[in-house]
Amino acid sequence: MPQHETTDAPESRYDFAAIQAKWLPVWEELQPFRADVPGDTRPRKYVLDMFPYPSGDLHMGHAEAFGFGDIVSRYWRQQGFNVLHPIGWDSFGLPAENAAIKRGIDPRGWTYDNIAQQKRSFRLYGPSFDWSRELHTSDPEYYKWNQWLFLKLYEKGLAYRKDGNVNWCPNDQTVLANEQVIDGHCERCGFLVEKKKLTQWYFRVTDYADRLLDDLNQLEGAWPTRVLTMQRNWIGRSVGADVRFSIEGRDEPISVYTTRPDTLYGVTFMVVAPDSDLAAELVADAPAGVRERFDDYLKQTQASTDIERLSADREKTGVFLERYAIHPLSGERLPIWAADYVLAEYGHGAVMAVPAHDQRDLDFARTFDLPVTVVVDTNAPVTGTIPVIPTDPETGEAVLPEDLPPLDPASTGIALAGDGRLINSGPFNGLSKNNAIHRVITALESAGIGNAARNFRLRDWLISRQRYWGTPIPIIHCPGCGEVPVPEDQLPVRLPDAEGLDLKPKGTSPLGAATEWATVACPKCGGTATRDSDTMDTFVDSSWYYLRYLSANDDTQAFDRAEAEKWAPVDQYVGGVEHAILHLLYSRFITKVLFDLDYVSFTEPFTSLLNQGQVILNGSAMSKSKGNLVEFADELRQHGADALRVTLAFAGPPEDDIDWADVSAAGSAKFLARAWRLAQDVRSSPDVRWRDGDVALRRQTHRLLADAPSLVEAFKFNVVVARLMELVNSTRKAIDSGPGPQDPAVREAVETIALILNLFAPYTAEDMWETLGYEPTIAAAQWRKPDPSLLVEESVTAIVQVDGKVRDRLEVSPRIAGEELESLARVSESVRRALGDRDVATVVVRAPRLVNFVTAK
RNA sequence: GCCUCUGUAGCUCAAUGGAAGAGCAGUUCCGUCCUAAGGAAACGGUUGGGGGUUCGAGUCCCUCCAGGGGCACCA
Repeated sequence: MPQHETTDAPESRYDFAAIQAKWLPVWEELQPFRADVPGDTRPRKYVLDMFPYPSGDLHMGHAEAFGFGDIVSRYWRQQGFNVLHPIGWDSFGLPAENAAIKRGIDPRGWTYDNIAQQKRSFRLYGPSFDWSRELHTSDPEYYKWNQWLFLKLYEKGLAYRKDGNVNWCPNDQTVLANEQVIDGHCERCGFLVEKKKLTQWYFRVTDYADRLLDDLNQLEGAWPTRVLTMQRNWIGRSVGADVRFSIEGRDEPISVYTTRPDTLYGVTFMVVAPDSDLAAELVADAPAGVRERFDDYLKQTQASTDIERLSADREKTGVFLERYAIHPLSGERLPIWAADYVLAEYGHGAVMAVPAHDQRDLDFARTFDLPVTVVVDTNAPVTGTIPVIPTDPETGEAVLPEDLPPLDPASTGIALAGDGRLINSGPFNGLSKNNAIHRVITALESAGIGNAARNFRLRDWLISRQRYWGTPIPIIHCPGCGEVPVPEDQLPVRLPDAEGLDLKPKGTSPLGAATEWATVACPKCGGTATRDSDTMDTFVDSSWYYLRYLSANDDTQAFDRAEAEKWAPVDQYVGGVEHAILHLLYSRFITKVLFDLDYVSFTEPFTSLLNQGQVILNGSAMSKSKGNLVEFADELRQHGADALRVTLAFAGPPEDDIDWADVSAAGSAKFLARAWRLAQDVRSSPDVRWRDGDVALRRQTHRLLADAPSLVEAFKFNVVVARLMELVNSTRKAIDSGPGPQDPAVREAVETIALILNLFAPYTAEDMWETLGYEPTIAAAQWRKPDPSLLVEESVTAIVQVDGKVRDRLEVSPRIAGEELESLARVSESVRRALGDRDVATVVVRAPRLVNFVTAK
């Protein structure tokens, strides 16, 4: 085998630091990632990474997420698209404020220092950002439009203030939205959340509940199923009916919501939430003993945290109120109880209890010895309207309902939630569950005592925060005129300087203490009035920032409609799954509002979503307190930006977590060095004719060209890197012990490697590109199309089986006809031997890959 | 408890129902004054277990086991 000499000079050592230092200034000069070049007629793509919160320097999580966004972004650019890939800073928020309090400084300074640091790291890491659109949500130029957005919602009646029991984080000293409470704890700091009665600002998300749910169908396949499920669960639509029950000694009936109106005849008691107004009213005239027991119980309920209340397998508790409701159809007297398993905020804060068919009601009935009436015979199951006879799983024989053991929830303790035929239900006897639901609703409606109804788990979005470092709410409270919106031409309402303000959390916003700032003339009557002192949830800022990038430097409007038409919605969004509900739900909501206000022409902000996993170490999340941090800056210094990016891309599917203990940045660096050396070893000029090259290597190159686009588009970055490694290995072989470094196929392979490698390792790729004789920048070079003639094999190996066992292999044309392949297989000596004297019963032919002779038994 | 996703070589992952593969790591050898880069070779599998459908199953169905994620008094 011929041995070829390759370059061995000192400059052939791969030095990532030198390569970074060489190309960074060139890219800054060329600015290849500006997306607003006039006259550009290429089709557009908008690739967006969730913008970072500037909490310090970048960390490995950033490296991973922005690495993935950059792969996609560079890919589309090399596929001929005009790609917008902006970057900005989610720079309002609590960490800055807490740091400021701790150190006695201004949150502004802390924030912008961090941004400067992260920016330096980012530039070195080399993502293909369009820096000309950089934004900071904490700039008045940004939050002015946040306030504008608030006013638009206010005008539409979608922003309102109300009294309510709100979630309160005692550590952060501010209220939280429902979405920001995870298992009863503050999403940010982990403190146990308390309930507090406060007047707060809300956005009316519930008005959009149906659309937020139904439009998820549009995203099927383009968003991770997991996220779609979480959103659906969170919105939590249920369908059923409202039923009105009259109450002895009360004029007004009470309404309850149920998803099982078919079980109406099974109601044996009623339950109201102890902390509801209804409970207080029902107990008002009760005997002193009852009132006392109720008051004790209410106190106990309010003292328990959501955590305790939410644990499903807790003993049922409650108090009989010595009041009675009347069953609307049977006229029976139903005792009314107060129990904390009924929530005041959901439905009407009261339920009709059907212990036979609802587990919670059954648990309660068994605890307090209340009657249980079965109204659905689940031994007679139905599908649709057709009765199904159950069969014995062993014998397959039909089992008649009367043969089955009697089902008695009162003794088994298991509620019968399934389908069946109605019994003990007067005119509805014999109906299936679904039929009965419709018939009962119709009956209720015609009797005027009920109607079809729906309910949502979703609550309105609480947006006020009692903290300083956020967007001031642009409302003025006037003793004469009430709530008065700040006129648009007076925006922004700027934050006062933090200097002189006591930022320490004390339950009310520090802005209220800035007397000079807060005292203002009422825009309506001119009298003395005060500004609203709360700031907005920072999730308001991030709900529409993707639109601001399109007009980042426009000081006349939040965003330009024409720009939005051009670029939005976002084609590819990349970010962590921790935002599966919060940010994505809010952003979807605001987008729909903007659609209704005719500011945009689409209803979903993010067409496709990629959720990257986390970077972990030895199986657990990295944290400062555990001391198991992998520092981005250290890794960058040690291995370089490209090796870091390749490592993260190669570690596995992007949505999986990456355990840093399982991967090897040094291995990635070795691979990059091998790729880079290939370019040094190429011994042909750029104008060489590829078709004269070695066919085997060319085939492999073109197979990769053919496969890589769909792999990238399916986010199988790790597979692309593995395929690149294979091609690098083959090319090395071709140089050292194959056709040699002057073969055109070698140049073609190395150029292909450089072009694809640019997605993962832009510095290395750029340097290879120069070595190969091209001008910068490789980022602007286009991917090549595979040559179809090189994708078709000249011959393929057909397998010949006898009864599924491989007996022979045939080299045949890929276009061979089935008949020909079969006759070739028939004459095979080893097939004859395997067949012996048995008869062939069937022949399975799948040309050109397989023939299978199946013998008769 | 309910829903859902995933189990393939030591690790990370491939494989339109048609021959179980790749990269990395590890092993051995070559190379080298030494070290490293580099090169060569072989090793590595009951595709989580069991059952079924099929001429043929990693792939489809059922079931069990293990792990991840989500939901969990929302009437």
